[in-house]
Amino acid sequence: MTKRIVLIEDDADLFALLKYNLEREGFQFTGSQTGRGAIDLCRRVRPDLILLDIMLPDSDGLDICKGIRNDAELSQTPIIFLTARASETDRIVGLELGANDYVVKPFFVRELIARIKLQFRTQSTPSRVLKAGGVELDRSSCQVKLSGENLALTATEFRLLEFLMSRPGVVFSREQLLNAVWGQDRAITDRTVDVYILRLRQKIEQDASAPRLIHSVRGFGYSFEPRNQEASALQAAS
Amino acid sequence: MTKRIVLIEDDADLFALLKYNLEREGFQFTGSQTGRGAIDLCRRVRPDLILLDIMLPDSDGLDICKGIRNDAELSQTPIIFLTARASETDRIVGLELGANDYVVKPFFVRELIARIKLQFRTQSTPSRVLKAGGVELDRSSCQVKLSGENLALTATEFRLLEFLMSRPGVVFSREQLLNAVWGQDRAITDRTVDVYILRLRQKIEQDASAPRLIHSVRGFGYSFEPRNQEASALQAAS
DNA sequence: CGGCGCGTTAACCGCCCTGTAACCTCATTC
DNA sequence: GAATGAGGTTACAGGGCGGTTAACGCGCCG
Repeated sequence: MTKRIVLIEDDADLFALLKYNLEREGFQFTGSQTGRGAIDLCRRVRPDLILLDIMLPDSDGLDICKGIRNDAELSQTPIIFLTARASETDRIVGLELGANDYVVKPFFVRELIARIKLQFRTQSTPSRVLKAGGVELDRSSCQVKLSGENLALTATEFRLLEFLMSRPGVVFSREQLLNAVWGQDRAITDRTVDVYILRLRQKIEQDASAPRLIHSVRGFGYSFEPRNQEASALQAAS
Repeated sequence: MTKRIVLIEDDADLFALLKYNLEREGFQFTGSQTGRGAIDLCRRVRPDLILLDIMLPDSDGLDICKGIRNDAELSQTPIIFLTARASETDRIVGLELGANDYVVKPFFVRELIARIKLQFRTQSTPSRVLKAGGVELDRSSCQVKLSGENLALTATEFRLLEFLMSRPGVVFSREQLLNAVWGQDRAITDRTVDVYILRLRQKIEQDASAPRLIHSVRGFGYSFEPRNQEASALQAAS
């Protein structure tokens, strides 16, 4: 699958150079030469990686980074800083702020490309199998087992469960789930999600004795979490 | 959990410098100043990360890297290359060979430390958590804990507390709180805020012994602040 | 063509969250 | 100390929200 990359860089020459090389490498390129609106751009594009210049004329790259890390949908996206600042403290700040890598200008384009591929390599390693709360989901064979027994899930049910299980304990809104499972450009009601949650629950939480795995968080959405104890803060019995 | 790090570096000065700094950072340090036996050392130590000099007198760091990647037990261990070679192709080879990062000498020790920590930072824990005064608010799971105990908040209560806690000590008017929590285009009384403040207080400040967390500032609004002592400037004046 | 499974929507129900009104308390002011 | 007003507290009605069921449409396959 072709990866989407967003570049935020005000220097026109470097922008063009990187655009050319990234597209030549087969990446889907989107870019902006201003910092303003960078986060909105990312929200629209949903990139797989963000290249971020720290020194921008109209805003601070570090702030943009913070904004991305605080955005529920974008927070997991790898960020590589590009910057002319070579001083030690600046490097540290960048890395500690949540950047995944840091390249100091001037740099070799091929090295940047290598570091980009590195991000994709390291993040794709996590196991093809998700296990939690007696549920075992195999991404390769698209099979789900419940305490050893094979479950029959439909494609949509599988994708929904896969997404929920990929970040246990994180609450997703119906909107987010629709985006992740049904795709960006859909035209369906968010109530559809409810029905799928219901079906997943019927299959996954067959035993009434079994603890609840998919949690409703009123006013927010749903989360997958095998808990020993009780309910979310938002709905725990009064 | 304390992380184990193995360093393979022939330069005695650099070896000592890194040993000192890594131990000071609380890592469990093991090292070798020769390349021979490096893989055996790793097999014995099972490090969480390997620092590897490329230019070694008795063997090639690149070969060691290959050996590690081909070892069933070690293949997943992150490797950071240390090297004096600054040429472009050398950098690329290093990264493409399976290194997770690459630091060119001379480097800042603090940057190396930062890059090491980066490797350990699991991609899933940018911890979207606010903590203050015994209250722990997790934006991801929408959970709130009070001295360890899970609290049951409603969606509106949660958003209000989240907003207040995001800027501790700042006083917000009811108008501001309505805009932030209820949205710009609402049509509700500002007294509603008072009721929610009350409900939050009942849940957060259960113990009468507990210090006040949400402060009323007469004529202005409310603020969240875990204070040891008393009152805002406006009240203290009296 | 007819049956089946999947995806989606509509509709109903019950719960509890929500927002407001009303009353009470306390501080400030003169 | 009375008047005033701001904030604390209580109770309640309405509806938003999520669970659940049923039905419809579509594509697939024999």
